[in-house]
Amino acid sequence: MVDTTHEMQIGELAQMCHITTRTLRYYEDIGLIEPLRRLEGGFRVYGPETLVRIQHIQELKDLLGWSLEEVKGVIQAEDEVDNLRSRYRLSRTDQERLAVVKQATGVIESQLAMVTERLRRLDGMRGALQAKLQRYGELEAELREQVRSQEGKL
Amino acid sequence: MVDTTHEMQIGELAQMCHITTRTLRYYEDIGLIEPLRRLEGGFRVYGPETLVRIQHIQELKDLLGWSLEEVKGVIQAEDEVDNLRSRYRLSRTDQERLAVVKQATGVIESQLAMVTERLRRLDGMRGALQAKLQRYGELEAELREQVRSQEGKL
DNA sequence: CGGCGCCTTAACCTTAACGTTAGAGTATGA
DNA sequence: TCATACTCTAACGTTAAGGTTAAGGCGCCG
Repeated sequence: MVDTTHEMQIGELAQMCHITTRTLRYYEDIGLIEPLRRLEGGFRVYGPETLVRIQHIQELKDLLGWSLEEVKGVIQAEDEVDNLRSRYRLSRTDQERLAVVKQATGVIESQLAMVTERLRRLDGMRGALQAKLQRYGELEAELREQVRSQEGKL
Repeated sequence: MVDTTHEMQIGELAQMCHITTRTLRYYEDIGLIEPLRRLEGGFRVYGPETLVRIQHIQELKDLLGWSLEEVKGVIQAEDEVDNLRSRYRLSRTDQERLAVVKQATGVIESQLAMVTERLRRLDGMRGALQAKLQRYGELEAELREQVRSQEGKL
């Protein structure tokens, strides 16, 4: 069982995500995350699931090169599906729930397509780099030979 | 044999790269590319190798998420090696050439490491997406069942 | 030689994603 | 209760990567 009781304030969360508190507040501003609740003094309190969420956000941002606005789109679709399982369950008909799942499936499918495409291109890049590395290796050997034969003349 | 004689002006090159002329001039400003030469009137003239170069730049930018400044670094290292083979050959000793190749090899190796790492993470992402897709599929089947049984009651 | 489309430089504008600073409040150990 | 470290909001600053506009040359067709 995961420790779901570890609550933290913004500074600790920032440390764990390797980002700044400013960034966390910014993400909140644009609707990407939200604290679990606030202390009386106004301090934000987060649960561990926010950490996971941030990591997810960073993956979409860094690995797929998406803007935070784009990230927001897919995250919201995923959120809606999660909500189907929990407290918002009762407020929808099965028809509506079905529509939500279909919609989210579409989002995930297109996401998967992009990931696959990227994998393909990155793999091509890897091939090119390896080939280049081989050529450089040969060139290096050649030059080494030149240097050696010149040293022989001294 | 590749057609190495097809020269073009900035507009045509922009079209082929699917970018704007502004971007091409900007890339020139920051030292990423350079026209083959200029017409008397000042018009830039490019060869087909610039097209390849631009595509390379875009790959580093899009696939690896690098800034143009970072891109410039690796491109310059690669350029230096290319120069070893051509007209700047005579201006260096073999020792110096060897150093250039080693340096470039390092650049390419670290590039390869990054690509590999990215491939690994992207593949993890693909796995997660596929798993999610499966869960959504099951959820959808479940909901479909619900809807069907409710329709039966009408 | 006139017009049309493409090219030139230069200067200012835009947007995302934060960084930085200021001024004030909060939580907590000594 | 006080010092210290953390947090709050609000506002202005920054940077990369171009977009946009202006004011003017170039090349070539008819």
